[in-house]
Amino acid sequence: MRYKKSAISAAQIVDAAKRVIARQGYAQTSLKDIATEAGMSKGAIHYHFPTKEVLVAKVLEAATDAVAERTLSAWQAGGSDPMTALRAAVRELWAVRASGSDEVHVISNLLAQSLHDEALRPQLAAYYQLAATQTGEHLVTALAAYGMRPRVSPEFVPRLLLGLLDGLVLQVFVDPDAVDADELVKAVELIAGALFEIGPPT
Amino acid sequence: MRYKKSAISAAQIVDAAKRVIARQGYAQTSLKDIATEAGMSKGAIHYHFPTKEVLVAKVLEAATDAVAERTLSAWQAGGSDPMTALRAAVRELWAVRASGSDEVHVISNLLAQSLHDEALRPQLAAYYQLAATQTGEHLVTALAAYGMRPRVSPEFVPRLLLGLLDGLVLQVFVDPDAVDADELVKAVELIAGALFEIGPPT
Amino acid sequence: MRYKKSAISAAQIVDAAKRVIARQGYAQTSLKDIATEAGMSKGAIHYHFPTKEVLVAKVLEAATDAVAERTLSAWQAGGSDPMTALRAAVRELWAVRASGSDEVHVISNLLAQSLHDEALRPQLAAYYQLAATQTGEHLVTALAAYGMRPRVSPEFVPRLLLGLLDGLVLQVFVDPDAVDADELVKAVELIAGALFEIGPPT
Amino acid sequence: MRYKKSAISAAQIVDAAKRVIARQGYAQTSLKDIATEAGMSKGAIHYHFPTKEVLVAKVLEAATDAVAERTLSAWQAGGSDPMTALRAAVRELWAVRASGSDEVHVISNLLAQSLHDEALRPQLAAYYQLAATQTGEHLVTALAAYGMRPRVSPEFVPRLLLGLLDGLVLQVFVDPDAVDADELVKAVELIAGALFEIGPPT
DNA sequence: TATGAATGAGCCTTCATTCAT
DNA sequence: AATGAATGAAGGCTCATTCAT
Repeated sequence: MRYKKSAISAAQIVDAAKRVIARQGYAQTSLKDIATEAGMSKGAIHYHFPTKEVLVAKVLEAATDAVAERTLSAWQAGGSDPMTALRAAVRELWAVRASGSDEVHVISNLLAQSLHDEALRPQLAAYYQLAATQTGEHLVTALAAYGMRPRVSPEFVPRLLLGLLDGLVLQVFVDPDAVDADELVKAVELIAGALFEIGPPT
Repeated sequence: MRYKKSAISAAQIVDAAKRVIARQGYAQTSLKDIATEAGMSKGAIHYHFPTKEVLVAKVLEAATDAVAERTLSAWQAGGSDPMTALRAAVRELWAVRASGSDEVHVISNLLAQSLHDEALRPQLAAYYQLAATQTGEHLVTALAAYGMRPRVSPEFVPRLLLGLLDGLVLQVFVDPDAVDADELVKAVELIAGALFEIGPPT
Repeated sequence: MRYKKSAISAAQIVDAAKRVIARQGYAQTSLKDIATEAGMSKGAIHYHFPTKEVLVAKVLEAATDAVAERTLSAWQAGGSDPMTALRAAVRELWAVRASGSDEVHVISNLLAQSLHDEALRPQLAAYYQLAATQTGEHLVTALAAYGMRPRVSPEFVPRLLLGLLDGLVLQVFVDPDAVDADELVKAVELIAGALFEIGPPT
Repeated sequence: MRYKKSAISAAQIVDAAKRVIARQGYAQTSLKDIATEAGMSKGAIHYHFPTKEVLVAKVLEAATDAVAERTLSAWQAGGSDPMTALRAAVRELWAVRASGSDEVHVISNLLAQSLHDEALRPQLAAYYQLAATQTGEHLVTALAAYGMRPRVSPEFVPRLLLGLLDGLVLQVFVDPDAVDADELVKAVELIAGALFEIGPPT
C-alpha cells in the first residue's frame, strides 16, 4: 500500500487535534479530547506522537502551512492593476482571519501559548517571516512595477499590513462588531497609498 | 478599622498573581505558584478571593487600568502641534507594548484565554473600547483643530492605530527584531497623514 | 448580670448548630455554616467550644433532652384508662418522630455518625436507656395496675415499642408514604394487647 | 474479550469500598482510603468509576442486593408450619442485622446520608420496598393458607416487622446488650399472633 | 498498530484550627 | 468576648504518560 496506515492515522490525529484546539484552546484541550475526536484511544495518540508537545508542533505546522497557502493565493489571484489586486488581497486576507477558521484559531491560540513556551516560538517566527516575504514579494514588487517605491524599509511594509490585520482580529475576537470589512479595505488602500511614493520605475 | 491588613494582603496577592501570570501564562499558573510568589499559603489566597476566576478578574482589571492610564498620559503629554504629539504618543504606546511589561503580558495572555472563556470577554472588550475612545478623543479631535478630518469613520481611526500596534507586538513576541521603533513611528506618521484630509476647521 | 454573656452566646451557638445539623447533616456541616447561622465569626465558635467535637456533644445533649422531655409528657398526658393513654402516647411519640423536628433529625443523624464515632455512643445509649425507662415506667406499671403483666421481660417492652417507632421512621425518611399514623396506632394497640396477659393485680 | 481485568478490578474496588465505608462511614471515607484498601492508586478508582457518587451507588446496590438475598432465603428456608417458619425467619433476619456485617453497616450509614442526599433515596426506597414485598409474600400468604388474615393492611404487616428489627438494631449499635435474640423471637411470635385473626381459609 | 488499564503528580477548593488584636 | 487573618492538611478530580497485551 502506498500510504502506510500509520501515516494516515497520524494525519487523522493531527486533524482532530486541530479541530479540538481551535474549538477549546490548547490549555483546555486534553489528549482524551483529541483521542475522542479522532475516534481512537489515548494510547493510540501516544503511539504516533511521543508527547503532547510534539503533536502540537505538528498541528501548528499544519495550520501555518494552510494559512500561508491561502495568503499566497490571495496575492496571486490579484487582477491587472496593483490597486485592484491589493483590494482583493486585503479582502481575502481579512476573510481568512475574521472567518474564524480552525487554522486561524489554532495559530492565535498557540501564538499566545508561545509567549510562555519557547518551543513554539521559532515555528511561529518562521510563519510570520514567510507571510511577510510572500506579501512583500507580491505587494512591493507589484507596486514597484508601477514606479511606486516604499517610503519605509521594504521588509517592513508587509509586516505593517499583517500586523494591522492581526491586531484588528484580536478586537473582533472580543467584540465582533469592532471592524467593518469595507471600511478596512478602504483604510488599507489609503494607507498603502501613503506608504509608497512615485519614483523611477525599477 | 482595626484590621486593615486584609486590603494590603489582597493587593499583594493581586500583584504576585500579575507577575506569575505574566511570566507563565494563565493556564500554566497554579494557585500554589501565586501563593509562593506572594509569600503566603494557598489557603490565604482563598481567604481573600473565593475562586481563581475572581482573582484573575482582579488581576486583569489592574492590568488594563495600568495600561489605560499609560495610554492616556501618552496622549496628554503631547506637544504643541498635533504631529509632534502624535509622534510622541505613538512612541510611548509602542514602548508600553513592546517593553514586555507584566501588564501587557497579562492582557495578551488573558485575551487569548478569553477566546474560550467568555467570562473574560466583557472586561477586555471594555478595555479596548476605552483605549479606542481615549485615543480617538486626543488623536481625532486634536487633528480636527487643525482642520484635518478623517477619511474613514472617526471611531475606526483609533482602532486602526491600536490594532496595528497590537498586531505588531505579536510579531515582536515571537521575534524581537521584527519591528524597529523609529521606522514604526515614521510609518504611523505617514499613515496618519493618509487617513486625514484637510477640510474646513471645526 | 445574672446570665453571663458567655453562657448566652454559647447557647445561641448550640441552637444554631442544632438547626444547621438538622438541615444539612453533621458531615455536611462546617463550622462556617454554624457561625453564619449564629451570626458570629468562626473564631467565636472556637472561643466557646475548643473543638467541633465538643460542640456536637452539646448539641446532641440538647436534642436528647428535648426529645426525652416530650416523650415524658407524652406518657404523662395519658387519660384515665391505660389503653386510651397508650393510644394517645403512641400518637404523640410518632408525631415527635415523624414531624421531622430539628431534634429528631439531629439524633438520627448523630446516631448514624455514632456508628463510626465511639465518642457519641455513650450519650446515645443513655438516651435510649432513659427513653426506655420513662416508657417502661408509665406503660408497664400503668398496665400492671390493671392486672396486666408483660409476657416478655419488662425492660424489653419499651425497647420494642421505641424500636418499632424508630425503625418505621427510617422508612418514612426514605419514602414519606410508607406509614399511616392511624394504622400504626391500631397496630400498636394490638401488639400491646399481645405482649401482656391478665394476671393477679400487683 | 482480551481485557477482562476491568470487571475484576471494578469488583475489587466496590468490595474494598464496601469494607471501608462499613468501617468508617461514607463521610469519613476518602477515595484514598478506598484505593489503599483495594491496593490500587486513586487514579485507578477514577478510571473505573467517574465519581465517588457513582462508586457509592454501586456499593449500595451490592449491599442491598446481598441483604435482600439473605432476606429472601430466610423466608424460603422456612419449615412446615408457619409459626416454625416465622421463628426461623425472624432469627435469620435478626442475625443479618445484628451481626454487624459490612452490608448492614453500609446500608445504615447511607440511609443516614440519604437524609441529606436525595440521590441515594430512590435506591434505598426500592430496597425497603423489595424487602417488604418479599417478607409480605412469605409471611402474609403463608399465614393466609392457615386461614389467618391480617388485622391491619396487608402491606403494612411486613413494614412493621422490618421496622421493628431495624429500630432495634439501632439500639444494639449503641448498646450491644440492648436486645436478646431469644426474647425478640418470642416477642415477634406474640406480635404476629396479635396482628392476625382466624378467618375463612383462602 | 492500537487498546485497556493503571499511575502519580498536580489542581482547585474546603475546612478545622490557631493566634494576634 | 469576639474578629479577622492565615495556615496546612486533606479531598475529589484531571491528565499526560507508561506498559502489557
